[in-house]
Amino acid sequence: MKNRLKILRAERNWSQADLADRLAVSRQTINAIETEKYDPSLPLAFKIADLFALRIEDIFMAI
Amino acid sequence: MKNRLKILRAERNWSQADLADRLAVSRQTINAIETEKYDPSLPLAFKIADLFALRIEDIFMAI
DNA sequence: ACGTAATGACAAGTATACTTGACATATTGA
DNA sequence: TCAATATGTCAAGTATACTTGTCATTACGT
Repeated sequence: MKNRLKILRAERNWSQADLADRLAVSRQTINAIETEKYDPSLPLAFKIADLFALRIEDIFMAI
Repeated sequence: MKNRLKILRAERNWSQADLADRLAVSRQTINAIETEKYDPSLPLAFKIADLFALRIEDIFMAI
């Protein structure tokens, strides 16, 4: 599962820690998702989509 | 996290086992998601959305 | 009424998604 | 150049998402 987190973050000049704070998760969680160690849970994917005002499918893609 | 799985399944006259087969997960997993014991993983949510040709947000909703 | 299919649920095990804490390296800015 | 910030990663613990197996209850068809 690929994702555009790093790009979306860069567009806003947010650090991984900034994003983590806004999502109320740890910085390591953001790093792990960006570096594709694992996928977020569905609830976290919803929070991410909500924060960026995008659809889940516009941020995460199978493959 | 609520979901419309039961309705989508009923529209197609599929049993929980039918749906489980199509998604390659166990029947208990479908039952647990429908009865809100837990949410699917993001990859499984994508498979579900794909199977029903809907967006994740049209099947699962926060709250 | 009977047998079968469907659903709900529990237990115990494994895999994955998270946590905090720590540390090394890379990047940035004054 | 130096210090601060950002990123990547590891370890160990907890929570959640899955598995198989099993059983009780409900609904359905004849």
